[in-house]
Amino acid sequence: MTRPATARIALNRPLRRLFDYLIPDHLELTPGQRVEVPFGRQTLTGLVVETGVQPPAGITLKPVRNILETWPALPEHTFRLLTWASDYYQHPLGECLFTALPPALRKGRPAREKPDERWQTVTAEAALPANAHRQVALFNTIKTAPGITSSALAQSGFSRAQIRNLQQKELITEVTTQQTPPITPEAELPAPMLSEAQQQAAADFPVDTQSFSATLLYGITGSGKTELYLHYLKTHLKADEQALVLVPEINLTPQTLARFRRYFGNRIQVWHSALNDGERLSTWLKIRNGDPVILIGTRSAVLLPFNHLRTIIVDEEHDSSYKQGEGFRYSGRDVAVYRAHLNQCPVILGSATPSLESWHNANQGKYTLIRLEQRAGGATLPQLELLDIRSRPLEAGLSRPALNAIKETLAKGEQALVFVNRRGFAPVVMCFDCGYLEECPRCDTRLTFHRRDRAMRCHHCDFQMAASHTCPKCQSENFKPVGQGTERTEDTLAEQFPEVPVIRVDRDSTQRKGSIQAILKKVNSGEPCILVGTQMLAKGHDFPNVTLVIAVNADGGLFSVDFRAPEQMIQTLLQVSGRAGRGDKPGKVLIQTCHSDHPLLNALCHGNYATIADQLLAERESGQLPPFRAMAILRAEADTMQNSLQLLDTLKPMATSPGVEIWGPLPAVIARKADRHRAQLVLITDNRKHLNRLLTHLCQYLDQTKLPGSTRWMVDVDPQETS
DNA sequence: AGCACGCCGACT
DNA sequence: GTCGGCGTGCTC
Repeated sequence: MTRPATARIALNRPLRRLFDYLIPDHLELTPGQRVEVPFGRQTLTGLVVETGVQPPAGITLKPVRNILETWPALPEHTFRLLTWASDYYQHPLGECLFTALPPALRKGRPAREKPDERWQTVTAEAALPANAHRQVALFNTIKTAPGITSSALAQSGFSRAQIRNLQQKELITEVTTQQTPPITPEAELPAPMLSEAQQQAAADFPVDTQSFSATLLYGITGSGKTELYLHYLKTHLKADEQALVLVPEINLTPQTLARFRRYFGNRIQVWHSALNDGERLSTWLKIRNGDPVILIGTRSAVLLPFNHLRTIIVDEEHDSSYKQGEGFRYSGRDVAVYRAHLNQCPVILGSATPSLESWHNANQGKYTLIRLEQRAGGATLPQLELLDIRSRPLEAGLSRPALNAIKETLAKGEQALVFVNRRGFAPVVMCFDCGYLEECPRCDTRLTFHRRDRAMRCHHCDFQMAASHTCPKCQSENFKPVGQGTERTEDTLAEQFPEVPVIRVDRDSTQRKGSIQAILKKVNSGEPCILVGTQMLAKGHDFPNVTLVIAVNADGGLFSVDFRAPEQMIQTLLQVSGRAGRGDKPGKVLIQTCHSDHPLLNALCHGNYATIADQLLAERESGQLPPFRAMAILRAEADTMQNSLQLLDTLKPMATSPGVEIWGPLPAVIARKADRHRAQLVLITDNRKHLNRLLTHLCQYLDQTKLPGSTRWMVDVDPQETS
């Protein structure tokens, strides 16, 4: 057999095509391997897709410049996974493949860790100028911790220049011995003790880690799902095997991590957005190398090049952050299931409020359902009550009974949590004389008033401006904020309850690194306090002394145009309710609403999630909506709405085919965002294969069509946001 | 996505 | 006369 002379290469560019190159005699190429190729006038990192291809006629091929490794950066399984995802989500293969590489390797840097220098002092005392405070501090730090790494020093606020300086003065030298400690399969703790209910659940988990199985763990809030994960990994994962635990970004807290580390020591590695390039490369290499890592990571961790992956766990599987909202719009949860299938290993999806997709799969028998409907440690589920606020006087959105309940809770020395679905002070500012509403100049949205810095902000683009005291249109001073935001609720509560701290938790108050940790620490001290916050508070935190939860306004999801809104509303309300009564004290949840007779809210108070999920699924079925049929959205945006609609209008006849229902084209609910006019075409069908072929065809057409000006289009398969 | 080429406006 | 604005087209 002759060696292949050509190779098809994927590049990290938004191009739905691959490029062919000649393979020089001295190089050997294999799929998944990193190479350097000439591309126009530049040199790019590429990934080999195939060798021995027949190049298109009439093109003179350039030779591959070099190989970056002899081994494939993406092993076969990972490569196949990404190829599948590229096709399924209709995203260019090159960009999909490159998301599985750490930034350093995308840029063509060597797949080697830059060794972290370790330092020690040479002399006992340093003769440094009296004013060189930082240098003296650095010297003393190294002296007390010989072998400390440059990155550790950088974290303590010392610069590279300062280290270099001491080295040049020959006061410190590099330690040449030992590298980073190797991963040892030794664990600190044996499998955790389980309650009787947990033991029963554990008994139903898949025993065979060498074949595919999908399990949905429906475990109510506080039932101890994490313990079950730990127990499962402890009893089933072998010392040389890899596992992946996917979590929503917000759940990857030092507490969670510490808990896993107690059981698995340094087998635990993390993967999330806050890692720097060096940390990413280091973890990536361990995984690629087949080290027996248990990786706790967010969405993109599911794409990493595992070699011995034997278990995947997706915690809070209903969480919408698993779906990437831009670019390569994959669902981390769904890719995880496919990966388990490819890999022939178990996948466990866990949630107190499973997605209707997973619930449906369980009903269909595709997933094994495990129910865990008892709280751990004898805690009981909180009692939910609707509080009709029609024609009740409100103080910043809070009714008298709600305020009384807070008062009682604080009097008992316990904590209250107030859930407001909007950050900022007030969602709109309105003139009570002429009716003028302050709007974003670049979006079809209202500006939100942030009182802290007296700023008007758009929550859909980066626009902000100074707030005005008077109406810009009629100069009236009757220009006032309307509605509830976290800031306003915080202010009102601080006035009403001056004796306890009021702690606000939202994107604005947690921007600073570590601030959420400080907040959690304060709350976990157990002192009476009031927590005010958005969705952020609903996710996975354990507040043992919170016994009262108030949802300021539950009605947002009841009458939305988005068919997923009721599901999301119920999930959020249940998740936030779950924060109450986690310790030995029972919890209570008050849900303020203007629709106390609404069947969904009543089901929420009187039933459990399982019955609500069944009801919601019945509605989806009668509407023939996902998960009963597959959905994809073609979105267009342009500098005019006409251009957007026109593009979709030309696509509609091409998409029209038997068994495909089409909605639109219609302007998006927020038709203009950052001065771009957006519209969409929704495709729904019960034939996923057909839909996929249709989309491939449409993308192909769009690719070779010249569009006016700045018109852009994108495809969203299994969209999460449909309005 | 880059990057170059190209054709029109305000500067030394 | 030239620097530079960003529209358009191409990359094996």
